[in-house]
Amino acid sequence: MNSEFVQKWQSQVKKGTLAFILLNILKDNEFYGYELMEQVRKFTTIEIAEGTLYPLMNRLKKEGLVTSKWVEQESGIPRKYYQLTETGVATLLEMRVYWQNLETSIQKLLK
Amino acid sequence: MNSEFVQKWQSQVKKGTLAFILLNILKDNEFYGYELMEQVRKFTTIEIAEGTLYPLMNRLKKEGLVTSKWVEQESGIPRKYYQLTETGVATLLEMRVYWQNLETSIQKLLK
DNA sequence: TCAAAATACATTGCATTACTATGTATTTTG
DNA sequence: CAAAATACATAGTAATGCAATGTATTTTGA
Repeated sequence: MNSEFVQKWQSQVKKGTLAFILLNILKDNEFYGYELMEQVRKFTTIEIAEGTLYPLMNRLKKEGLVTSKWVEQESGIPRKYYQLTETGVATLLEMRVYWQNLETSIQKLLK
Repeated sequence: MNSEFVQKWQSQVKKGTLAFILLNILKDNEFYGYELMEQVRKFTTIEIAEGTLYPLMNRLKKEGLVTSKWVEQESGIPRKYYQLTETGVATLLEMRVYWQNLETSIQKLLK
């Protein structure tokens, strides 16, 4: 079970999927990085590494899909909160259409 | 519509997804390369390039998920037919489980 | 008490894979 | 008879997940 091929495949499936999942998570709430990893683990079967999340969030920021702000804590390390921009919301909607079309196709193939 | 970000994202989504789709297509029938591209275009919204398909099929073959055989034509260029191996079938079943779990998670996020 | 685990951020370099461009050759179509 | 379609293939580039590594603070459990 879970042969090397399947493991590598799962890693490839994450390319693209992770960005889509994160934008969906950020649609209704803002979250900080560590919290985003928890959300992904809570809502999906996906394992997300720190070395994946932080560069990804920086890309999304650079692309103008999210913004971020530092929030000081009364104790502990400051947190960087991310939120969707208007562009991010519009982009997410386009992505959803593509995803749903793809998914419909795949479900047909699974029968 | 279809901004540069979305286009690049769609390309990333294909990583992994394409292998999954092709294995599913080959589950019940054998097909040759060009025919596989037609099947993908017919059943999905995905555009697949020749430079994507042939290296991908070679990988799947190298991994032992498919075998291939040349079939001479009465006229025209010989065709290379691909079929799933037992390993390929077993691997596909593992992939389906992963995909369905992922998809269930994503559908929850879409609400 | 104090070491380990958890929280919280981040970067570097490697491995993998889709895609463009390019190449060869045959057959069909307008 | 030229263009498009059919049919295979490869080299090089771009993009991204991930392990490894680093810093720093707080909580937990033995």
